[in-house]
Parts: sequence; C-alpha cells; structure tokens
Amino acid sequence: MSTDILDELKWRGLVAQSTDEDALRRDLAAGVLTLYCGFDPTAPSLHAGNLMPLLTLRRFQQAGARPIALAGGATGMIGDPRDVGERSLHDLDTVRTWTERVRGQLERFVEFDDSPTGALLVNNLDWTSQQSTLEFLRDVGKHFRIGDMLGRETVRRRLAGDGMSYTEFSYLLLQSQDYLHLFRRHGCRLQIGGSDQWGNIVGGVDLIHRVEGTSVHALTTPLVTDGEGRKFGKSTGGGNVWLDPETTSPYAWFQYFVNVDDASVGRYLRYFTMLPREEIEELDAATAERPHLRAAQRRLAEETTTLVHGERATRQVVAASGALFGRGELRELDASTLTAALAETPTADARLADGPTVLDLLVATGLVESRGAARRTVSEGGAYVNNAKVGDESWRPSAEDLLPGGWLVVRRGKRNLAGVRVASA
RNA sequence: GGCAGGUUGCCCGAGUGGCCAAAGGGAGCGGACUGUAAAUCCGUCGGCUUAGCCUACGAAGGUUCGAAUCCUUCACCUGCCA
Repeated sequence: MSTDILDELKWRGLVAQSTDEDALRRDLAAGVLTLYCGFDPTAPSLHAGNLMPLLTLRRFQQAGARPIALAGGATGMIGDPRDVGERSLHDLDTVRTWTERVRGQLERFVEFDDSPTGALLVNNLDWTSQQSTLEFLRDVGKHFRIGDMLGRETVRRRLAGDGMSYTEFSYLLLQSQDYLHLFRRHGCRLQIGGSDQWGNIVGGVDLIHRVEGTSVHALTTPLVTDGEGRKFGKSTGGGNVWLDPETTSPYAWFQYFVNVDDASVGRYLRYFTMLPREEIEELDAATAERPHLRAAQRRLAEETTTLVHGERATRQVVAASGALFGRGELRELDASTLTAALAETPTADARLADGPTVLDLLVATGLVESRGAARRTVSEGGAYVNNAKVGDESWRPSAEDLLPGGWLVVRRGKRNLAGVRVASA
C-alpha cells in the first residue's frame, strides 16, 4: 500500500503529533495496515468535532488500510480526565444506550466488506466486562509506573487544582489495554485520535512495547479551533453541533457550516471534506478574491451535510436555504416551495382565532427560550415576521399576513428562522 | 479519624446582615457596519400575568423586622496531620 496517505494528511494539516514517521511509512508500505480510533459515548450523539478522526479513518481506508472504529462502552463508563475537573459518572443504562447510538453513527463513515480493508466495529466493553480486578492489576497495571502517570500534563493540572479520582486516573490503563487487545486480536499497529489523546495513545504504544516487544504507531490530529481559537463545533446558541439529526437538524448543521468565518473555512475544507487538493485550493482562491460569495462556505456546508445526512437531505436544505435567504419576496414563493423550505426549520402551529402576538410566535417556534427573551428580542429590534421588523410586542398577525400555505415566517436576528402554520379559522 | 479552607448565575470570579437577581471578565444574544464572514462600537444577558411578584448564591433547618452574608447539621471538594 502507498504511503502517500501520510503526505495527504500532512497537506491537510491533519497531523499534530506522531511516533516515528519513517517506521510508520515502512509499515504502511509493507501491506494492509490495521488502525483504530476510539469514540467514547459521553453524550447521546457524536458531535461535529468527531468528524475529523472519523474521516481520517476513512482516508486511511481509501488508501488501503483497514480501519477499526471503537465504541467506548467501557471507557465511557470511566471518563477521560479533563482539565476542567472530575466528571460525574453516568449510570450504566445511559452509557449503554449512548454506546449503541454512537455505534450506529460510526457505521456510516467507513466501508464494511469482506475485503482485507473491510472495516471493523468493536466495543471495548466486550473485552473488559468479564475481566477481574486482579487480572487487570496484574496484567495491565503492573506495566505502568506511577511516576510516569503523575507526570502527565492533564494529571499535573488536575492535581494542582481540584484533584482527581482514582477512577479517572485509571483511564489511561483502560485505553492502553484496548490498543494491546486490538494489536493481539487484529494486528492493529496504529491508533489515531485528537491531540488531546496523545498521552492515552502513547500509553498503549508503551504497553505493547513492554508486553509484546513490538513498536506500534500513534498519530494525532490537531485540536480544531475557529479563526479566534475558540473550540470548534459550538453552534450559535452555544450548544454543540451534533451528528444526530434529531438533535441538530440537517438544516441547522448546514447553517452552522455556511456561517464559518473566512479565516477558518480553508482549514475546515481540508479537515472535514474529502474534496481533492485542487478543488480546495480553488475555493481558497475564491475566498480570497470574492469573499462575499461565500463559495467555500457553501461547498463546505454541502459536503459535510452530505457526509453526515446524505445527498437527499443536502438537496432539501440547500433549496430551503436558497428560498429563505434569497433576496426574493417570500410572497412570491408558492405554497409547496415554502412548505418544503420551512419543513427544514423549526415550526409551530397557531390559530388566528387565538390572537397570538409576536411574542407567542417567537416562543412557540422555539426561536427564543422564554417570553422575557421574546420581549427583549422585540425591543432590541431583532424580531421579524415575513422579513418585516416587528417592534411592537402586542403585534398580531391578521389573515392578510399569511403567506401561501398559511405560513408565517418568523425570524430572530439575521439568520434564525422558523415557520408558523396558521389555521385561519 | 483530626484540623484548616472551600462549594455563588452558562464558565471564571467579587460579595461577610438591608443599597443583591447579586460587581467584573468571558461566552451567548440583538443592533449598526458588511458578505447568513472577521474586527469594531452600542445594547442585552433567571422566570412571570413585568412600575409588581416568584425562584436563586451546595442541601436541610435556625437566628433576625430582614441572610449569599450569622448559627447548627449534612453532602461533596482541597490541603495538612494521623
């Protein structure tokens, strides 16, 4: 197999750290390399940031390697130590449910077939749940030196602050054991992950070296931040952007990427799309020369939406975004176009007879969290119905305001849209 | 087990009896500018039937006309000692 994959990853800026690169190249050239990446179920869904390692697995597979996607049913019960402090444990049923959901999401990003590069999907609970404490301490724990563990960045920071439980302290051993298991069972010789996983990954490399006398590899991808160094994947509203369409609708997902700032869009195209180099460089040029057209952002949004939600969903949200953000008059849209477009946004139902005010409309659609917030929005001049600013909180729609299909288009700020289907009776 | 310190709004962090829905910063939100960018400036930032009321400063009680602030007990965290 070719080692071009490493050059490809480097060009994309996807390599933050790695163990001996020449050794990795030799292993890549020697045949089908097996690699893995783990995903802990810390939430009911993966989020946008997980796309980077997921696509990296896919890139390796397309380059002739065999990927293993690992759902952390065991590690998810413990929790990787974070700088911010001790995690609270989730109950077993919750972790079980989340693990299954994450599993389902992982399946979509690599190809499962009978070929030598066909992907595997594993759950580390399968090889840890029957293990006894004594086995764990003798077989795994004995190979870890407390001094080394105490020297780790995260551990040091945590001990300098709020401290850390033995549970989280042990996380390293679990993840290291995973690598050893996959090495023994599947000949896995490379683990990838985000740069925050470097310590955990190298822990596995060391363990395998001690136990098996073999050098295996580690490679991490950079932490993704936006142009301002903020963490990637926080939507407008502060929440995460999730892969699960029930939590983050394809429309909301698309909008998140359409709104990426110019300074970040080039990097994101490299990280989050499979587009070839020439095409990305053309889009870089387009951003430099005609930034207002947002060609790179649009392409990024389309590509990532297709990767996560499929082509059909992408067509729908592109059409919806075009209809709702176009300069054209909303009144000129026909009922079916409007209905299809608004179906991608949050919607609510109302009856004219109830005499809903603009506050009711904002609250009903979920565009604001409370009536107080709705009042604020109106008084700040950020409330719109059918693209017309509404400055009076007692404003009520009348029959003449209804668009084809009985719709009202309610908007908060520049880009938060929702539909209200009004029964005129 | 003992002693000391801590637990404040989304996050950080001030506040040691009334002037506290709680300083300041960050994030978020809205406006202006623009390109559904960035930067900047302005405004906003617990809830409600909003000149008032309700909920809130780890939990539960108590003192007081009045408590985030004082007392008691409990929980958790940190440090030192055993």
